[in-house]
Amino acid sequence: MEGSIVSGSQDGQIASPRRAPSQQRSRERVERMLAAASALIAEQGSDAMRMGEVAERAGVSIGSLYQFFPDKRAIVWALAERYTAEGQACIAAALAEVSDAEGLRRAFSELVDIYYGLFLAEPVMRDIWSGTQADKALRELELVDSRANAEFLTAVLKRLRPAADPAALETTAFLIWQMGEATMRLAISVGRQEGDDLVAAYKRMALRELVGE
Amino acid sequence: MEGSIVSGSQDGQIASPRRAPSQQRSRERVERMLAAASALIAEQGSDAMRMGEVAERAGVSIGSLYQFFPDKRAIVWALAERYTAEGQACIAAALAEVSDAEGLRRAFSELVDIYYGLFLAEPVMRDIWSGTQADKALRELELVDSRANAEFLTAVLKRLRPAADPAALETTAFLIWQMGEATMRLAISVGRQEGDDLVAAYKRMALRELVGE
DNA sequence: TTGCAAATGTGAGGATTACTCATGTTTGTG
DNA sequence: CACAAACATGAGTAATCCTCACATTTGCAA
Repeated sequence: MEGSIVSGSQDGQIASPRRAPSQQRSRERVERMLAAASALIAEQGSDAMRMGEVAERAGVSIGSLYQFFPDKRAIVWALAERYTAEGQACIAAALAEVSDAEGLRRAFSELVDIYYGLFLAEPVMRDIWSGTQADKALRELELVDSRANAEFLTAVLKRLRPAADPAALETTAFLIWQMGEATMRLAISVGRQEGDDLVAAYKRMALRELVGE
Repeated sequence: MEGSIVSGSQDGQIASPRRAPSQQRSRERVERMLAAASALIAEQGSDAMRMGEVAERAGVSIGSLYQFFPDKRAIVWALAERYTAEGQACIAAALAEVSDAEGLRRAFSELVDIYYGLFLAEPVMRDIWSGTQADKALRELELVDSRANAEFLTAVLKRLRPAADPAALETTAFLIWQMGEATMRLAISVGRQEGDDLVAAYKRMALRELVGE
C-alpha cells in the first residue's frame, strides 16, 4: 500500500518514478508532507496549494518533497487514494450481506447518506473529487474506484435477479454509481436545501431502478 | 452578446474587465483569436493551450490577446458560451411543442442522441465540458446552462402532469439533465461500446422517470 | 482637411511557481 | 568502522501567464 502512494506513475503521461520511503524517519516525513498538503487543501483548495508551502508546513525542504512525490498531482493522488480505499471497505461491508430487496433499499439509502455527509463535512474530499475531471490520473482513479464499487452493487443485483442479463446489470450498477457521484458533486455546489432535494431525488430514482417500483 | 464574451468577470474571483471590441478590425481579430484557440484546444486540449501560441496562430501580439480577454480562462469561457447558446436554441426547439408522453419520449431520445453525437464529434466541446469541474467560472456557466435547459424539460412535465408538485418536477428535470451531462462525460471516457451502452441505459432510466413505465 | 481623443496594437520583461540537481548528511550493514 | 545506499537540502532553471509603457490607427468634430 505504501508503494502505491509513491508510484505516482498513474497514467502514462507524466511523472517519473520516485523513491519509496524505506526508513522510519522518511516514512514519518512523508506522513507530515501528506498532512501538510491535506491541511492546505482544506484551507485553500488543491489548485491554490503551493509546493513550497507544503514543504514549509511539513518542516522539510522542497527537495525532500520531490524525493517521494514525482509532481504536485501525485500528492493529491496519494490523498485521493486513501479516501477511495477507505470508501471501498465501507461499501463492501454495507453491501456484502444484502440478500433481499428490502435489505438493498436500506443499505443503499444509508450509503448515499453517508457519502453525502462525507462530501459535506470533508473539505479535502470535496475538493479532490470536485476537481476530478480536470486531472487525468484522478479521473482514472475515480473510474477504477467506481468500477470496484459498482462491482459490489452488481453482485447484489445478480443475487436478487438471477434471471437478468448480467452485462445489463453491470451497466446499470456502474451508471447508478457514477450518477451518485455526479449528484454529490452537484449537490455540494448548490445551496444546502436544493442539494438535499437532489440527493433525495437521486435516491428515489436509483432505488426505483435497483429494486423496482 | 459580444459583451458577454469579453466581460470575463464570470465569478468574482479573478479577471479584470477588458475592453469590448468596437471597431470592425478588432472584431475580426477577436474572431481570429477564438478560432486559433479553438484549433489549439482541438489539437492538444485547453490545458496545454499556450497563450503565446494562440496569439501567434491568430497573427496578433500577446498584448492584443489580453486587450480583449482578461485571462486564459476567459477564452475558453467565451468558446463554451457559444456552445451553450447554440445548444439551448436546439433544445428549446425540440421540446417546445411536446404535448404528450409519446412526443416527450421521442424528443428526449433524439436530444440525447444529438448530444452524444456532438460529444463524440467535437473535440473542443468535449475538452471544455470534460474540464468543467476544474474551473469555477465554467462550472457556473454549465450550471446556469443546465438550469435553463432543465427549464424547458420542466415546462413539458408540467404540461403532462399538471397535478404533480411543481417543485418536485423542477428537481427531477434538473437532476435528469445533470445526469445526462455526467453520462456523456463518462461515456466518452470509456470505450465506444461501453459508452453506447451507458448512454442507452441512461436514456431508459431517464425516460422511465419522465414518462413512466 | 485636419487635429485629436479614444481605441487598438506591440513585445520585452516582471512575477510566479513547478521542478532539478549538485552536494552534503544520515542510516543500516558487512 | 567503513561504505554504499538512502535521505536531505535549497539555490537555480525553465516555463508560462500576464503587465505596461509606448507606438499606431480609427472615427469624428471643427
